[in-house]
Amino acid sequence: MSIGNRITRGQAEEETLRMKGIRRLAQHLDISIGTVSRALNGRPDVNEETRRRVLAAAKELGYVPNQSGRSLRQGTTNIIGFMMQTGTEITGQGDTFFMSVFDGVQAVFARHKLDLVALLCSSQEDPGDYLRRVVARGFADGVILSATQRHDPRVAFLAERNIPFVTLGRTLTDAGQPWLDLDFEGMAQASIDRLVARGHRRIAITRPHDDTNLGYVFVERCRQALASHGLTLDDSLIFRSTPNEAGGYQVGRDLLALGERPTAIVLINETIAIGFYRALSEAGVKPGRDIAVIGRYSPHAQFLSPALTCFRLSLRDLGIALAETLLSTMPAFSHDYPQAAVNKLWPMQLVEGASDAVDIHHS
Amino acid sequence: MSIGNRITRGQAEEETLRMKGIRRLAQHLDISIGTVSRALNGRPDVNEETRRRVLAAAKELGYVPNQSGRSLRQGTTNIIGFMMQTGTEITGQGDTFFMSVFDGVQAVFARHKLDLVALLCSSQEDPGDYLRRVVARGFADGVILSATQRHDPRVAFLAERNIPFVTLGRTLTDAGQPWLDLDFEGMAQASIDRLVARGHRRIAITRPHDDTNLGYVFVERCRQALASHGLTLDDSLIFRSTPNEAGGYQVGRDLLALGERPTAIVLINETIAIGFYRALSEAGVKPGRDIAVIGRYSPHAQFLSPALTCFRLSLRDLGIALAETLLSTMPAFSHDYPQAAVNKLWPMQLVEGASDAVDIHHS
DNA sequence: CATAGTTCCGTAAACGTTTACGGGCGCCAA
DNA sequence: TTGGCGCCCGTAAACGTTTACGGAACTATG
Repeated sequence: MSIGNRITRGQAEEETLRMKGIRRLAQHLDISIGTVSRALNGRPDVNEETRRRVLAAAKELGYVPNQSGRSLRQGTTNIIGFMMQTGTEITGQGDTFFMSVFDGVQAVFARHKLDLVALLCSSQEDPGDYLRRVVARGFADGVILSATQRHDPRVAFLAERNIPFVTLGRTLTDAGQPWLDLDFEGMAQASIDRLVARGHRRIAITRPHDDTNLGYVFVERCRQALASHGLTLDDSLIFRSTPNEAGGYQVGRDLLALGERPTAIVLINETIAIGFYRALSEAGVKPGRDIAVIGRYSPHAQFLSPALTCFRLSLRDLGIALAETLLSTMPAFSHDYPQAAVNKLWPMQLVEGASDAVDIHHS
Repeated sequence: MSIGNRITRGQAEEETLRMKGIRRLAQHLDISIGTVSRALNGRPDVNEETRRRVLAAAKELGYVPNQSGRSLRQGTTNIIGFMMQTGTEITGQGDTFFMSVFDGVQAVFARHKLDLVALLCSSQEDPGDYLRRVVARGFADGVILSATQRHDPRVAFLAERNIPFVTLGRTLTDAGQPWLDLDFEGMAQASIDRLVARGHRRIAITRPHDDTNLGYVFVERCRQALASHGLTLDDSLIFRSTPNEAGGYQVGRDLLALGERPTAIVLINETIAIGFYRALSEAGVKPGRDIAVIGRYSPHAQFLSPALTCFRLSLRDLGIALAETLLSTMPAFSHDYPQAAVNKLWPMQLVEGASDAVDIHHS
């Protein structure tokens, strides 16, 4: 309200139109930009009446603070990136997988006024270049890395630059960062135990076509589990599969072409069951009757015929855990998540279908 | 190289460590920050030898320009947002859908050094709030809006603020922005023509459960197409369906419960076929024999039994077109895309399966 | 009345870039 | 020599915020 700040009414109004951003607002209200900023940011040292006026004017003029200015000053963007790769050959994971995870992540971030964006790195492009371009420039305050590979240079990249991050999936190149991972060990063990208990002795498994760590983990644990039952894993019964319908179809064809067929199979990828079913069906082979099939849950698992026996997990809860884990490593938020798990194998629950009903004992 | 700029070697080195960003680089090279900036940005008015040294030092010191500083100065972020909503109830579409579109969008943006991020708005949240928080703050230079609703406040929001954007899907509230849309009219017409030609007279269709425009368009065109053959669309044969497997299953159940069953159905959503098939299968009704089914392509369409006759489109090309359309409205890029289509119905191609093989004439 | 404390606000300096402007220097022609 | 021109480079002012600092006005206390 200082007189010195005021010009004539007409001049002030005209001047107001020239200005942008917080200055415009300040000019309009005839107070300083410092006060405007404090009012908007909820600082205590501002008169409540003033704050009310500022908020009203902000709404009236449609003012929103400029993100660049704010980040530049604060050194913080309030944005968290969830990095994933585009190109269908990679994300056959299927539909709703990431959407559901996002939902959980977002629920947590919203509480802290953080915004989530998905960073889309083309499969054509070097992820290192991408990270350098986008993340290293201070674009995001933290990163969630999905679809990690066994040898994943992104981990070292982020670790070197002290950018807070968490990975969904362990790697061989872990740099002490927190990670969560689906419990494929548990799935392997439970699947093998279940099938062996039903009399199966010749069991096939699938693994991803690429270098994802889960493939190694899964195969190895299956091997161990079989060994604990006095069985060995026949290498010819390990099928590599792209994570999509076509991959599953190919697995089915390859399996049928074997001289001595397995009596059971465990499918590691989500979306391959439908292609696998199709290959069997063309040959008149029926899951649950002629061969036992165990897979991973996806929204259509229960709509297959017969319904797929599969391992399911709460993707939304996984997203929540990812978010909390990341925040627990960020100084500004860590006090809210003192006990967040730093490393955790995410359990999956068996959903009984009819696809593994075949019982060798009675046949 | 000015002497005035140089301190002693020891002091300079020590000082260098205190600085950050471009100043650090300049100090290290003993040149001014202006020259460093020019060298990095490929300006012509810098000695080639100097540029070489700068680039080498930048790599050596791992310098990357700060995005906030740059955006603040330039008023540009080099980021384009693709807005979508999370929550599985919305995106039954699946992310293979969006992934493929992203791939195309990205291919175009990469040529212009633009980065694409997916803006994820929770279905819990008001999209207007979200846009205000993220986009209006100058976060992105442009926006692609997906999954538009019939009444979509986001359109007006972006239009008012003069933020360049393009929508995937028309709305009733279009503000003159460019849009692309799948040609559901064409699909409706072709489907009805095809089915009628095969003798079907009682044809069911599905529509989305929500307010998406395509539902209205599709239903209306189906009605017209039927009328042109002297048939009427029975309202009891219009099924609302959520865009997921469960929705398709429900449609199947509802259809089977009808007194007088239709002899054909056209499914508008991608993912509902599998649930629909399941419902029929449980009742011993077989697509392609007992009822003709036409749907939308999705990666598993050909792996259903029988393979789904469906309408397919190139999602990657759609992404490319979206990107080019958006860029054509942005002054900085428009000269590269003078002839990009501003409004376009994106055609779909029929993929023949066996699911609509039933021919009423012969039965 | 003097002093101390509280409440609120204005001032100005950052944050890390880009870029308009001007100037030093070397070269060439008149 | 003088002037003009071209090549490089340094200087400094922006861009829109936030926030440390200090001070004015007021209240309470002695």
